[in-house]
Amino acid sequence: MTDTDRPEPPPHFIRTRIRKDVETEVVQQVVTRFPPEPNGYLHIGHAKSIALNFAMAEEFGGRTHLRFDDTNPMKEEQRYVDAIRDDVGWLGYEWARECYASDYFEQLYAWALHLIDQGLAYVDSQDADAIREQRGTLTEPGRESPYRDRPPAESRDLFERMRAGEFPDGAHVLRAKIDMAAPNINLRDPVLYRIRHQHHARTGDAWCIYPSYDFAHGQSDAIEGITHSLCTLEFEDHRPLYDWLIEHLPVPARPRQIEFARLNLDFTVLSKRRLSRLVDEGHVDGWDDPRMPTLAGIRRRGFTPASIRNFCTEIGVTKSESVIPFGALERNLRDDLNVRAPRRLAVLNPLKVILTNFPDDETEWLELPNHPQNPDMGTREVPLSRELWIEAGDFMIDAPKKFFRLKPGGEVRLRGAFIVRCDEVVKDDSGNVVALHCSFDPDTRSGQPGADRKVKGTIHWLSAEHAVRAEVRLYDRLFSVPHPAADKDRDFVEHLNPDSLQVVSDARIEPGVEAMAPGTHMQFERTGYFVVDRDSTPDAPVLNRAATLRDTWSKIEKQLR
RNA sequence: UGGGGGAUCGUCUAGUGGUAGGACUACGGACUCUGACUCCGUCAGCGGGGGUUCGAAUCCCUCUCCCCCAGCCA
Repeated sequence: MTDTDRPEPPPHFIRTRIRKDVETEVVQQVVTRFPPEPNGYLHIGHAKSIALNFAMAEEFGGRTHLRFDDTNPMKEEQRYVDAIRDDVGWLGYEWARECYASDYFEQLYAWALHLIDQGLAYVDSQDADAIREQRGTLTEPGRESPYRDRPPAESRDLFERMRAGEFPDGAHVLRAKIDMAAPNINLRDPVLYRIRHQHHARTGDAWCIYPSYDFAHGQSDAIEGITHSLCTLEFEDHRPLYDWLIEHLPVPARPRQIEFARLNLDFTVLSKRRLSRLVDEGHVDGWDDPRMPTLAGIRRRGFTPASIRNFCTEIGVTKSESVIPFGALERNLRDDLNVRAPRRLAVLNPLKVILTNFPDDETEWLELPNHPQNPDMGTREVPLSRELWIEAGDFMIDAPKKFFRLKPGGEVRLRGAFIVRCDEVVKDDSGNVVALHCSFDPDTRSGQPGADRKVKGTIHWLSAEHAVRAEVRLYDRLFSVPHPAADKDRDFVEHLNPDSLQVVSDARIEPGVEAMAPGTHMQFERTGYFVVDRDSTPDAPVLNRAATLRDTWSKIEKQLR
């Protein structure tokens, strides 16, 4: 945890509930779990759940398990297990135990037998279509299966033979015997086990029957001694089934499921299905494309673990569905990086400036602070020479009154250096500005007595001779509408923002930046927060823009129009 | 029209019978060698209608709107 973590989290209903359970000694030690299915990459929505589970255990002196809900070998892969482990660790959390639902297959099987023997479960030998057809609808009750009253001994025999591999996929299924007329569809004899002759990443070919989510999840919680099983709202309907199984099985503990609203972010999508499509159809560059809301993506984009943890605390935990502005995530990044990112100079769209009164062959080394508010972060030497690059946008020929940057005849301070005056504008044949002739005032060197002369504007710059060419990738929101998935008339990919990635191939960066390791964060002054991409090499540096700085000028500029 | 949830400033979120509070955004200002940061200030809300009560966001009735559920996915 870092010093930018906020100390006092606001109260929410889950914290209140757990506190009560602790105070009334319903539980002695709080145990939570984060239970991903290893069938895809984690996204920012998972971060909310991760943060909640770990925070609750930590606050009450308990522990958290990382449990892979690997009950469906058709979808799950080891590489996702590895990626999930990386992501949770990257966020800064340490799980007390790493668990797998598949570790409990033998116990789960024994409990299934127990239900059968009690007359609480039966083997149904119909196919999926028949079962679906009998389930009823939202308004009509279901009909009982013809196999519902099969004697327990017969079900047991069949179930044992299912395990032994005597039947093909789909031939039989184990169902709980609850109530086909229940208004809650989850209680209409839900499927507990299905046959899948499928290799499992962990159990190999040991099993050809696999428990369903409903049968595996609560019992896994009980086995691990999970006290509070926190999940999202769509499982609220499953709680009666969760409780039914716990009550009818000789489980060693009594976990309780509590549901909260999942995270929604605007201008993106957060469902595995849609994220997969973006990857599979090539709309993005992979699961860790910096535009993706996956943890791998936003990490590559340059987001920090602390900023995400703070974000998760800030948004709170409730049962009401909400949509959080993407900007809230960015603000948390800025808050974090503002404090700890060293400052550097970079020019994205270079315009040549010639300091006419600066010696032709000289280099002056200026000492610039790495952080304006934090001297502990030290200083660095930055070269200045006769020819410079400045940001093209920092010069205007016909500048409005409120434009504080360079204009013909005007003065501006070069950050950390001198005040310069624009004496002459050099244009090409078509009238484009190609260079500026400026003169500098040697008395105004930063840190010297004459430096307190005030000018309105300060701009960043780079020595043309020393600046390093770099590729800079500017990222913007992935979609151009706030709720791309909400449009019922159009496919969400039609709302993709065509300008979500802008590659600047000939940007210039301050010498030294090219040598920084991938993953290093910095602020390019007046431009934004950047991170060295994993594609970067000292010979071909690549920087990703994680977030811009707040830009008051652009607002003023808009108002002027 | 079966069941399960949810509705408080633009956004997120406190408040469970006693002056609706905070954060973010927006806006205004101060500061500034980053139009950043920081600081100060301002605007802004209980889905509708009834009822109970001295007093209702909170309790009761009713209406409306939104989300989830008919996988051998999780």
